[in-house]
Amino acid sequence: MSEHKAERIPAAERREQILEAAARVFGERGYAAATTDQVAQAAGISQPYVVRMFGSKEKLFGEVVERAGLRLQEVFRAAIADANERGLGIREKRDHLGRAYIDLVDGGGVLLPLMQSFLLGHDPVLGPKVRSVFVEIYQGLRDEAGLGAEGARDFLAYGMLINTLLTSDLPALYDEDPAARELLDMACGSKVRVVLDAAKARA
Amino acid sequence: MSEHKAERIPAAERREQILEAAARVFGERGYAAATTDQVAQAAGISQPYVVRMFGSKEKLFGEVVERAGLRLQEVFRAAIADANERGLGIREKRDHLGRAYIDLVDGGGVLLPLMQSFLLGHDPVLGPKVRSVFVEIYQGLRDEAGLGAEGARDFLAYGMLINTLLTSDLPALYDEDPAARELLDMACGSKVRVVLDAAKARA
DNA sequence: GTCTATAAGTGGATAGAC
DNA sequence: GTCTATCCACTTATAGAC
Repeated sequence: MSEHKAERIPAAERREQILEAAARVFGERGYAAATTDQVAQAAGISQPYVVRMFGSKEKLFGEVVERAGLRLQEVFRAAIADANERGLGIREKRDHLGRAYIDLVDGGGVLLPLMQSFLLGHDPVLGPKVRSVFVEIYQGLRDEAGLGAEGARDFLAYGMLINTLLTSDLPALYDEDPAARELLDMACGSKVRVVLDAAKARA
Repeated sequence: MSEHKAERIPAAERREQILEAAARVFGERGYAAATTDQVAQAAGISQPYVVRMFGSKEKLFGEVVERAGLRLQEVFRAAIADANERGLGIREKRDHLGRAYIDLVDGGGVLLPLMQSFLLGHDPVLGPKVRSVFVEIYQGLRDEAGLGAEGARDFLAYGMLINTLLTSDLPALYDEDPAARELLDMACGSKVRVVLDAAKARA
């Protein structure tokens, strides 16, 4: 299974690979259930190397969350700029942001680890970071995106619904359960395909 | 710390105590991070007894989720009946359901374990149960509550937002962070107090 | 009905070689 | 820069006494 003797590459580059692998593994299994060995295998290196590179599993997850938060903001900013260029109204802009959001399910490296992190409020170390990321996202939507307080809240609500549909793997029922299909169709709009494909890719 | 020699009570009653303790422990730490020993201590008995009573940690969690799903439906039905008696319109009925929903944070035995379960879609054993509970809740809102497909979707979205606010423990920032406060106020409406008190009780 | 003792397994982290 | 070997703590589950 495991590839012995991974090729020798710069630490910075290896770091990126591990972060990417970790984002997927943590996103799928959650912080507690994921093991550093699963991350290592996904990255094609040994378990101790993962720990050595980041100091601890906890620190690795912290970085994953940090990155995911930044990436999300980045994508939002790009979508906002695009919407502004096209002179979209507030309504269209919001939908535009929504589609950009759903596109992020692809790869599973942003939305899923973020959602997993939102369940760690109780953690003494990760909790504070999680809350700060959450609040920053809210402020970004409210101020930078110009959705306003209620608009940001609404956007967040639909985002959380989508996240939950993903983490419960409801797409697995799409073909068998009409209610699941209906809910997915309504929650994802024209982007259902993206979600279904992402789920299929993971399975 | 641990109370040795718990008093001898009927199995059925003990079962309830364990389920209640488990709902809180699982709700706070999540399935993977929670230990059967933490459940045992919360219930005031020994760890092996917890396992013996339910066969395994996995089965215990399954029952917790099952119960939480049923309890939620029960509360919805009561709220629907009440709304119908009072002849409330669709808008008011939905808000009435929303308030009944938030009241469930009290005790932490329903919303939190349910939310935690929604992150386990990937689990081969618990995943299917989680999806079935999710879909049943959706159908209950759509048909029994009469919210219709889109109404149920919207209700679910705000529910998931509230769940996420709770699991990330955003209430901890209520007094220090204006943005967190604003978001909580908007998401919970007149029921913020309930949420803040529940968070304080847990801490 | 409930406990103590403990087996068996898992996983994060450290040491040190190459 | 990366691995192998390994330690140690923790956790679930079982056995059997009371």
